[in-house]
Amino acid sequence: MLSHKAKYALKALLYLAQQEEGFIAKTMDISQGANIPKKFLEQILLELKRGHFVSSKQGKLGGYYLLKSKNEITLADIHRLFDGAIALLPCASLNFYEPCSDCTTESECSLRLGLLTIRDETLKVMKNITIGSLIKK
Amino acid sequence: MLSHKAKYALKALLYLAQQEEGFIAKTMDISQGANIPKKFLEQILLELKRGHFVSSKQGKLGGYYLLKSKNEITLADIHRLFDGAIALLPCASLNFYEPCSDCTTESECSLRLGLLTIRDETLKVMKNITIGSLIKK
DNA sequence: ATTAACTCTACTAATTATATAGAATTAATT
DNA sequence: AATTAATTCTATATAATTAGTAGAGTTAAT
Repeated sequence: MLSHKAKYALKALLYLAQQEEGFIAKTMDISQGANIPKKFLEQILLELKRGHFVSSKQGKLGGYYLLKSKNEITLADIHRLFDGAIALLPCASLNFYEPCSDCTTESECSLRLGLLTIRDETLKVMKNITIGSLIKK
Repeated sequence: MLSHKAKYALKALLYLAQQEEGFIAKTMDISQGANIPKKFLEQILLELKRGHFVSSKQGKLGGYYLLKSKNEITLADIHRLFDGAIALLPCASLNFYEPCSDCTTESECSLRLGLLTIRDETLKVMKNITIGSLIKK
């Protein structure tokens, strides 16, 4: 499941992607437009900025805007930024790999092999869903 | 990601599925054989029993054994039993549906529509992975 | 009666999720 | 230069969940 943070991030990105080219949205606009608690949203936007998905302009008349194209921002990206690994166990993860503490023979672990399959399939689907593709639906 | 509970459940089922037909495994056997904390495993086996995946024999010489065929127990089943919804948000879930509190127009929610797609794809893959198929790998 | 297994309920400790608060910084405008 | 309105940063709070432990009770074979 997605955390609220990840869900709010997606909603905020969808909001930004639907503004006119060059428009700069205030946090308050996004908060009201997408129904996200403002102070929580502030943190989320900062994380999206550190992830280079959005950028911001400071001071009066400042705000946020998409840095990447809406078709380049995938569900996989946002999941990884806010909720971490896409794989079902860390031992099967590409970007968040960690060995299981209870596992003695990872290379022969049949559970892990199954989860590698799932990870590849899931990743394929999640990479294919972008902010742009969501708007079209 | 899977919880430890779900991972341990899968490992316990894999252990049981690899015993000889008719063999009854003590909790201690499974705990040692699959490297799972015994007291924690007790709870997990009870949940698996309530889910009708395993059954047990009480008293001395008692223990656990598979109730369903190893090819009928899917990853989707175990995920749902221990970790709940497979969908990325409750509003996109078949078995654990709940509306989003921050959503006003679910039927037009583009995020939800995208997540329905993912859910269907993920489910297809997860239903296809069974205890039996894992052993073969 | 004893032993050795499952069963059940409650509890605990650590972590994570979901925010909120408030001061600091930045930049446009008056 | 002062004011205003925005982002930025750090800290804190609180609630829920996770991961596991403890211990008493029940069952059935010997």
